[in-house]
Amino acid sequence: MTNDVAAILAATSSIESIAALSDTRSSRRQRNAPTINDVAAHAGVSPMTVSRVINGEQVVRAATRAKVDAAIVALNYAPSAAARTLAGGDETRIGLLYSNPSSSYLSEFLVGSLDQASRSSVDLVVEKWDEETSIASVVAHLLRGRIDGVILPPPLCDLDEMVEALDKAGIPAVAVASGRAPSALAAVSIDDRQAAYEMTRHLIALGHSRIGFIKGNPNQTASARRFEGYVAALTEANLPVQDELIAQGYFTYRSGLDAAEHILALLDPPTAIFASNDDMAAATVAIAHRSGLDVPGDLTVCGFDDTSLATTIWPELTTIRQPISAMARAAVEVLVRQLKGRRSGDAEAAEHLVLDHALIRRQSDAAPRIRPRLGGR
Amino acid sequence: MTNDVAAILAATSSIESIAALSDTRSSRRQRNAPTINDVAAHAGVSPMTVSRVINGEQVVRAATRAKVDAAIVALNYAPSAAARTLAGGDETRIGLLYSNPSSSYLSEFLVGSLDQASRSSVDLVVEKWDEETSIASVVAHLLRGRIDGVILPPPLCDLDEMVEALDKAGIPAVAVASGRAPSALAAVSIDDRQAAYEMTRHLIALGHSRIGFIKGNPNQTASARRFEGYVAALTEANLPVQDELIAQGYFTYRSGLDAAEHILALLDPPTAIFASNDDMAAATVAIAHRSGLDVPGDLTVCGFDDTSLATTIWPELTTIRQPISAMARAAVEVLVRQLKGRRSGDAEAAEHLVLDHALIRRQSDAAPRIRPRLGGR
DNA sequence: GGCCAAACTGATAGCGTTACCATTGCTTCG
DNA sequence: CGAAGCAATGGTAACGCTATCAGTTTGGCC
Repeated sequence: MTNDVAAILAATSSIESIAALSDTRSSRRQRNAPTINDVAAHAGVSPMTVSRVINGEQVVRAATRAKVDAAIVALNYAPSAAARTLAGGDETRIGLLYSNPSSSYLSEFLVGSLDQASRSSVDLVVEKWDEETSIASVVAHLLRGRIDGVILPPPLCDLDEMVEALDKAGIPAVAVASGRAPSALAAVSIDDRQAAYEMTRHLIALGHSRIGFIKGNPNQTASARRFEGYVAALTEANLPVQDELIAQGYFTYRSGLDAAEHILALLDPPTAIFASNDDMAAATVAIAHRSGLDVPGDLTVCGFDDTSLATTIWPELTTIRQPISAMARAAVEVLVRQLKGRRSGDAEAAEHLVLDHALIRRQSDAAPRIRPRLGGR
Repeated sequence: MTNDVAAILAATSSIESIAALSDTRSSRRQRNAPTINDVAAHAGVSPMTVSRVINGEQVVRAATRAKVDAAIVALNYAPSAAARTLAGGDETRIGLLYSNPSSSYLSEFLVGSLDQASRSSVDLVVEKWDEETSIASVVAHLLRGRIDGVILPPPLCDLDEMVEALDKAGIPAVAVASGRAPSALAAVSIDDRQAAYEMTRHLIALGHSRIGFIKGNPNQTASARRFEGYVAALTEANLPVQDELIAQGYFTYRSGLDAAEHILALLDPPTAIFASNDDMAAATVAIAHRSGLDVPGDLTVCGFDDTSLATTIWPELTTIRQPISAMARAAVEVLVRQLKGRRSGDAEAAEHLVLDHALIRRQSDAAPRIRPRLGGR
């Protein structure tokens, strides 16, 4: 009996008749995009086999696979994402909670995470958090939106209340580019301390001995790491860490303006200034120009992050490149992995990924013009 | 008979027993999030009624709605997006094709369109197009990805080959911020000509009569519209349009540097410069500072777009605000509307939305210091 | 009180896909 | 030479929701 049916199927497989018969389209069907059934009929196999081919399972015979592939091309078939997630049983939505980072950071981060999200076939919901909104209400909103986990780019990853609130609500999170010590929270970051150390060493190698530093916003833990790297390199080279050469900034251009003005007003100003991010480095360049100083002739200026601003201004900034897009991708992957593990019961320890940074030399650094190395104060 | 069943349901509605009975969870069910059936059982109504409540249909009696709402809250229920689109029958995916616009533009555009996409419950696929990729392959990729329509932010909206290729492939598109004349292509834009006209008038009203202009990249049609507005205001005020005061820029900071240098090197330089975008305006400010000119004391500088750069630099730029986020939202809406119309057979004319711009006064403009108005060359 | 329309609510049948077994046709081994 | 094993494929039943149409109330009116 079943045999007969199979025979009939086989006999009609190469003809269009089956497809014609199955054309009794339901009235519900609005777009008449081909379905997996259409492909199956066209290829003379079962829908299940088509599904296997689509998903790259290795059990399908090469000849069968070829038939199915041909049918897919012929019908211009593309699987329905909605049906897939529904049948697959694991509908995952992750949130991306941001709060006014620089727009260049955000756009690169968004592109990276969106891309990875579609690859991992999870929904990414992008949400902005304003200072005005209470943390509780944001968390409630996430819960209501069926969000399974969130990605926390800076500066939110350093906001303890947020991290705690999410933890309390049972929503797993991944901190991105946080400078805090590894904790229960999963994290993706670069080695800020090491990067700042390398940049400072680079400046020292260039011949600079009086190197100014503009600190980042203390509300981001990475700021402290960057400062540590600066101090470490100086100390290692037996150079003094001088308070007068260090100014507090807040990652904004404006704060960089003030900091740079302060440092350059010194009687014996430094020959190089290392700013904790590109915005403040750009501000330093602006102040230098206004003071009639040539960059890098009279003053070397270096930044951190390699945002688009670094290559927008002139001279282009020597800076530390953070792989923002890769970090975003990694954050999605880590979170998805964590959610999967959690669902299957085995709670692994939170992952801590550290990605590579790079020192990008452009036109804003040079050897100091005078006083090659005096060292003392 | 049916009556009895209804009675039984009513009797048990307030008890948990039904929920308990229905707890025979399928083995497939991985996450045990509540479903619409759980809510229905809890509220003592049919799933269909719950569906109606969720979708805000007005036919449900207030009392019933209240019961359902209570159940939703009690169970912390959230509908499954996948099931919804699958059952609803209209799975829509739209693409957002971008190609290196400024990052601040992109991030605002992304956030706006993502937000609207989730509101309209369509999938948004963000795709980057490099110069290296052939247009044909991008279109093929979109087709393969089951993309129903695309959004074209600048500068892609002005790339004729792209528009034609999409049209040939039958993929509807929406051009954003294009300056081209209304065509078959749907579009969302601002009135670039009018905005530039207003800014120029503003400068004239301030007392400026020699006003420089830095043109935008000719590959974007909006550039021409902005220049037209500048010319129109000048002409209207009986001021000459002087070629020496007009420089060609390409929307980049670098090109602005060259253009500004060129204009300010004039024997009789203008008292104000209107740049076609903020990047070039920022460059003009930088050149002015390097030349020892105070902005706005010695030179008024105005931009266009109101990107984050406008408020980053000092002095903050007087500029034209383009509602980027609103335009992105509108683009999604227009596209969705068009797709829906197309699906239901009635092809309406392509929509052309023109959103409002605004002149934002900040600190980079002032009345000219000397030669209040001489007019002549 | 009874009848009719209008307002509500429910039963049923999918939407397109995949998980889970059952089945088939072969090969291989005792 | 038949049983057992294996690889490839198919059947069936969900996944969670909504469209459609068929009830069932409800309220107004005579």
